[in-house]
Amino acid sequence: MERRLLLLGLLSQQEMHGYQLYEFIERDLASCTDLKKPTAYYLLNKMAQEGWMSEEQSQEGNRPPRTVYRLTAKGEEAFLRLLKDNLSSFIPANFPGDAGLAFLDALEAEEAITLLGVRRSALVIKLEELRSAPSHHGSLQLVIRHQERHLEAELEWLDEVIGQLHETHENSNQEKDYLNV
Amino acid sequence: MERRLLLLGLLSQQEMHGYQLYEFIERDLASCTDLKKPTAYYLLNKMAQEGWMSEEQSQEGNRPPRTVYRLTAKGEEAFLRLLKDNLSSFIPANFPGDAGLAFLDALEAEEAITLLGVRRSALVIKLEELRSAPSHHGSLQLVIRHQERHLEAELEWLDEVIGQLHETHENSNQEKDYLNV
DNA sequence: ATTATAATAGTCAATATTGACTAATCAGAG
DNA sequence: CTCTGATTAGTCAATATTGACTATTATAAT
Repeated sequence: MERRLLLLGLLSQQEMHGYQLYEFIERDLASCTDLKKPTAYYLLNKMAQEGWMSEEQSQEGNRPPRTVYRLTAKGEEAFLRLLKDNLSSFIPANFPGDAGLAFLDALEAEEAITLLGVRRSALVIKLEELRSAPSHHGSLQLVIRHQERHLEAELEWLDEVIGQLHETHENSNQEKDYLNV
Repeated sequence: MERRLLLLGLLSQQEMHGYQLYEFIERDLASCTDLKKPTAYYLLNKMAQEGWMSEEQSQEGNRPPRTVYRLTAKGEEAFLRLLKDNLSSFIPANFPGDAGLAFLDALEAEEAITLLGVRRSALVIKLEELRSAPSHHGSLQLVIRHQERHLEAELEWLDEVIGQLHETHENSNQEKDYLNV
């Protein structure tokens, strides 16, 4: 439902056309959901059919024609309902990166350390990007800050995991040394 | 890809039938992904067609017949490839709960506080469940600990947001008092 | 012994999502 | 002025996901 909520929320502030909605969500609300273009159009179409918003063709200058969406009263209601639902429930996030961690012992500690090092670099870059990004206003700033918090927690945790791997790796080295003597 | 990785990873440890795989992921790996039963069967079928695993019918006692999956050499390869891919990349989590936060100002502070209070309770319950859950072994424990870390960060952040809302609410009360005098 | 409820093991039609495309316009380099 | 690559605005067929169902077996309660 959060994809619908995002579209409704943006439209509750001002009418917009499809591409504009999609771009804004991809750029500024990527931490909420991963919304692809065809999905955005699909949902807009669907919600228009459900009477939540009206579609209107518009042509500005020589630009290609655009479909502009505007919330109806029914859509405004739906928005508030979805908003309250969302705020009052806790939907735990999924961490796709955990799938790999769950099978970490299928690899040797040394390789795991290397791979997680690469992951760490990517994470650090994301964090820096976020911190140096132009600050948004109001509630959007809230969302950015939330993302930042979780990235920080992620980095701390990842360093712990890598640290533990180093320990086990050294132990196995000691074992090998022992066996070789 | 993380759904495939989870199925492959479990099968790399021991052969299993579809329902068993689905159950295990739902129970113990819910923090990685939200895998529904039909999706599990779909993916197993698909990966079998791709030659990553073999399907074998088996009947134990009077139990309904089950399809048991076993990794092939090709599947083992695919598993290691997906595993390395996963470990070496950072895929940021999506927080569907942020969709509501992004439009928090559409509601009055008082109502927002109430709704987020409900969310907070749900979060606290999840945290307690997690902490009192039987501890897993090895890498699974790693995943649990990761989830715990993020829930803790979430609670801290949520309390900050609620705190800020209280401030703005009191300010608006003061304003009202001032206007009423 | 019988009924109700939960658990097991799936399937299927409907819905949602996406990669890869089209087609027009604009901005800058030469 | 014209070619190239980026941006805008969207579509479509293929793929992935899911709610709601079936059918059997175990388990507990009366």
